[in-house]
Amino acid sequence: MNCEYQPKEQAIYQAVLALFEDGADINNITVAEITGRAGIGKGTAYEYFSGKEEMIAKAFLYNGEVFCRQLYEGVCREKTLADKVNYVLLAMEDQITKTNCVFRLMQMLSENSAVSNWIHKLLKEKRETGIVPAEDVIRAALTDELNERKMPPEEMLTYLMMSVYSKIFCYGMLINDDKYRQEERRKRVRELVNQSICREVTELFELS
Amino acid sequence: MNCEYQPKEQAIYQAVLALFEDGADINNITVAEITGRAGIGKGTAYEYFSGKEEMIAKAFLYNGEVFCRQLYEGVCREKTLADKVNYVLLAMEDQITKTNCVFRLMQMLSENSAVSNWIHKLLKEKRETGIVPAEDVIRAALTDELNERKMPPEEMLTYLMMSVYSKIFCYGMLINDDKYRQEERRKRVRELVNQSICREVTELFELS
Amino acid sequence: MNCEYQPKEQAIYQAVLALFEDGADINNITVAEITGRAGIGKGTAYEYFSGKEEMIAKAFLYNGEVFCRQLYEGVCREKTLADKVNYVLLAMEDQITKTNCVFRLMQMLSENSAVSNWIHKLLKEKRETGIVPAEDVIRAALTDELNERKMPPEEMLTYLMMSVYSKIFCYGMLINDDKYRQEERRKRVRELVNQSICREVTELFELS
Amino acid sequence: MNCEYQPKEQAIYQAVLALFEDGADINNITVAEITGRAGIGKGTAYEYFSGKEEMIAKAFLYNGEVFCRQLYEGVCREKTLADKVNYVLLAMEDQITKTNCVFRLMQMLSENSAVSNWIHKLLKEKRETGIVPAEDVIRAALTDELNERKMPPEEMLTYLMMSVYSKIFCYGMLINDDKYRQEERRKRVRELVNQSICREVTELFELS
DNA sequence: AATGAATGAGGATTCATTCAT
DNA sequence: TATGAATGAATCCTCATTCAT
Repeated sequence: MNCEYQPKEQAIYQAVLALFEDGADINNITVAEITGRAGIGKGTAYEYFSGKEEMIAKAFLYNGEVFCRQLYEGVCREKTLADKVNYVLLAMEDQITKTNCVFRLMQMLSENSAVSNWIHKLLKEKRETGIVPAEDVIRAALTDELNERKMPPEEMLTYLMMSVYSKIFCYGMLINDDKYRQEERRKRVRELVNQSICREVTELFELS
Repeated sequence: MNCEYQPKEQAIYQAVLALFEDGADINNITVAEITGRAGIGKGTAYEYFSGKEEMIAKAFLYNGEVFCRQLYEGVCREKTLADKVNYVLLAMEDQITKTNCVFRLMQMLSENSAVSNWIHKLLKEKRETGIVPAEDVIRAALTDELNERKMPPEEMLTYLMMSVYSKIFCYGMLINDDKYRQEERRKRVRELVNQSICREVTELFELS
Repeated sequence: MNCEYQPKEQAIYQAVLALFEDGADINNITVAEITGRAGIGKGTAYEYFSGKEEMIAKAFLYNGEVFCRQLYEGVCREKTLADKVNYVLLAMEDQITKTNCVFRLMQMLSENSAVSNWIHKLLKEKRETGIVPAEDVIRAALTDELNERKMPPEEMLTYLMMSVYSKIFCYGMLINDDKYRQEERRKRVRELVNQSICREVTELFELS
Repeated sequence: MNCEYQPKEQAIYQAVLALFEDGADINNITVAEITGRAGIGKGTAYEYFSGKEEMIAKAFLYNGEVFCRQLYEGVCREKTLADKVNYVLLAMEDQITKTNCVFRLMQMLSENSAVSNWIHKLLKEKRETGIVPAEDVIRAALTDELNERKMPPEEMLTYLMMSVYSKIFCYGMLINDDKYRQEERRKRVRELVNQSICREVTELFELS
């Protein structure tokens, strides 16, 4: 599923992500910075990518994939919905406080830049290939509910996903807020968000 | 509160926003495009702003202010919490389908670019001056609840705001989805989001 | 007819031609060299031209026009066909020993490069505007013959022009040959070429 | 005289010529294109040539040699001067309409580029080795005249060659002209050029 | 001998900013 | 005050050449 990344390709990804983590502005990263950080020649990058935008887009998607795979495994390991959600929230917290790349990727989905055009294009291709990690995670989180087969109508599911996504997003914003720097408060919020998500999910499936 | 915008200054704002509405990538807008659209000379822009970043940042904040004032007035006009929330959601929908500028502004708050640095700097200044339009709207929406004076703890209020914000944000994303192009479906979702917000608000204030 | 060249535009033309005269390889001239020689900023060149190729193409066409105008005036001044032809040959000799730009322009007409594409495009435009300096010269040289109205068929005229052109071209190549460095020999060849051209012309018009 | 071309070396030559025939701009051909077309590795080319320029220069000289040998044989086969000249013109026509390489080679002789420097260098070497194919052809065409031993002065011969060359060149330009696309007209011009050349040759030798 | 991955020098082009008018 | 011509720093990308395999 993953080992098909060539070394230099992966070096580029890691360089882009490292630069981002160091606070670089994605829209002003230079190819020289990327290749310098990756420890390869500038020309080499162009053996693997058609341009700077592709490098950045793929780097963030790469990160997204790795993250989703981690989430997927974690979610599968946990038993209850609450534990699954908790695992996701904790992983998100980790991501956000450390790199924030996933957050930025989600943001780019609604931007209109060369990089985000690449992201959309690549996602479309992936979707056609059948690989959609983010949705896999959600499906894995809802196995129990989905197995009972009282399926709610499709647009309700879309709404649910958006809603859950927004709660996680909200959680992400909160832990970025100064008021929630302490683990104590974070925990309380995490529980609130968790309950809120679980309730929404169960209600939806009970109703239908 | 507002009329202190000079004509050329405002022309710049409108030009930036118009370019954005036309699908321009904010990070690649050029000063030439802005001033050309504003119908003024390139040098003139530098009489009012210290650089491109400031123009863009202020343009989006200007738009945010105008939008918030509109929201504020609408929210004050409505009677019940549900109607107030509904007004906000409808205004958001309008914004998003037409210009999306407010959405982009919110995004920029969590970016790390020259423009967003300006935004943070300007917001900080405004906060110090005591003008925080977005919070005014929320306060106006919650007049009844807040008047009852059973104030919940401060970090809960932060949580509430984030939660409400994320729901509105979620609603914004949803109506960008093709599946929700029809007014019929939109209405259903709007009601769902509305209920969800109202319930969260009332619960919080009842509990406390 | 001519004064419509802007100063910086003309500076570029002269810089390109000067570089060529200094022995630069047209296909490897850099924009930095051109603008450096022209004494203007690199960016300024792009205010007047869309790219390097356009600069070079227009520079050579500019030179061609200036040269043709000179030829035209000289040819009009002279009385007999032989004197007219002699004037052209002397002017060519001057051009070739000094700058060789006209020669290079003719060569580029049968190349297939970005510059020559520009030249063809520009020539086509000029032809549509009715300005064809080179043909004006030939027409001026043949006034007497053409006035007698015993017009030969059109493709014969084309042939004549090509033939005359090739003789002049041939003369141009000859005087590039070391053997013809001395004015003595040059004169002899010039007379030969002149006779050859005059004979061809008169024969064609007598025959028809 | 010739069979000493190694397979890979010849593959390079043919690749360069093929690219040129396909309309490539010689000054922008890349080594990758050449070796790709030749079906060999990029590094391999550098086992046989010191650089790109040498590849191109030698490719065109190779083509020139092949063409001259063909001309030489044809000219030797024909009996009269007119037939010899006609053979040359027909061969030229073939070359020009098909590949135009010979034309380009002649052009490069008066250019000032890295490739043409190589050509000059190589031609000088060949001349020292005594191999001058183009002049062999002319000598073969003029066997009868030269045998009569009424040799004109040397610079007259130079002039004659240039003149003949210019006529052939003129013919080449003509058949590139749209007006001369039809074989009918081409034939007429070919005859004209042929007569013109023969007359010039015989006159020169008679005079002397 | 043959290869092609890796390189980085080099060059075209863009565009924010200045400043003389 | 308003301008926009002029600038050149900054950056992407290409491609000839090398060299380890």
